[in-house]
Amino acid sequence: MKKYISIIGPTASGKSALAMNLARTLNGELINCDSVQIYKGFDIGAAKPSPAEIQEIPHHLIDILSGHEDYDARSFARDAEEKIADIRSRNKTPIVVGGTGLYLRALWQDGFHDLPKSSELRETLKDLNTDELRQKLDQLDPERSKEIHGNDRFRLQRAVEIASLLGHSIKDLPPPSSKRTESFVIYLQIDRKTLSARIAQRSQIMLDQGLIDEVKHLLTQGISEKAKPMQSIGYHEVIQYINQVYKKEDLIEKITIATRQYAKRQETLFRKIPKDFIWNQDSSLDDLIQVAKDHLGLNR
RNA sequence: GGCUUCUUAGCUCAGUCGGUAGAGCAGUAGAUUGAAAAUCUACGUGUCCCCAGUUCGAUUCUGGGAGAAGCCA
Repeated sequence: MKKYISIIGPTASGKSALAMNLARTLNGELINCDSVQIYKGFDIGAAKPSPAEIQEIPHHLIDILSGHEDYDARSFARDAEEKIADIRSRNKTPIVVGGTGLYLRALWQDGFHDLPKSSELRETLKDLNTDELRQKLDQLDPERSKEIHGNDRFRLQRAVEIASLLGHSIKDLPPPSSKRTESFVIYLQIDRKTLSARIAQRSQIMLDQGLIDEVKHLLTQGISEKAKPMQSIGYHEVIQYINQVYKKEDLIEKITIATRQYAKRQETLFRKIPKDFIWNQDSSLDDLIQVAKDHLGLNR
């Protein structure tokens, strides 16, 4: 018997709308699994649900952090598990919605490690070039080092950080096991062309709704350009525009392209995840609800 | 109307002292020990604007044509 529903799919595929429909009929509550919607004030660019939607159906793990705070997959898994248990205890249906694959993996695995981190160490590692990082990692965790490409300084740096703090190879930790089977997984499938058009349209809407002002407001509030959510799609491009890296008329194109590329990466990641229900244009909501009820044991 | 410059991959352009061509971006596929809306990897045949001439051979040289931009009228 499944404990909760997960709705996954590329960005702009319509996850939120489907989630709302399911929540209405299944007495559900939504748990956000999107690494940007977690943040307060990042509304337009993160395509957050509207206040009306949030009022109608409870949404969890939205607006729980301010822009300069750190979050990670392990924290998400812990928070989401707590919410799932809480929602179930009230005899409602938890529905996890979002496109952040790493967070989903964390939630779906038992023994997903709470790896150490240190912002101080991170600062010092930032000054090293990739060769120096590689040398360090070869010393600290040669096995892990083999897995990371020389140009992937993001992973090299984090791997050095982990190995240093851990004091041993990350490979010595017990491997996590899957508990994905606890979730009824719905995948939103949408053809590339349609998605591409939707993304372009949504980018325009974001700008029309005042994405630039939202970014300026966040900056005024003291959120750094370098803050994590400011690196995300839409925000990063607006910052570039503000810094005159490119022109206003190019902004829509930049955001659209970055979003499409992200959607493509999501599809690659989700391709290998087993799904319980593929939702596409021909799907019927009644069918989905029936299948979901069966899996969740909601028929009586 | 005259002069000048340009016309090469979906886009912006490089290049070939004559032997049919390559970068960036876009696109496609992939990775993901977890900072992930991040980060990284692989993949490059296209009437080299058209027609004719010279040549063993022209995208490259010559002539003509078409289109674009700038300057002068």
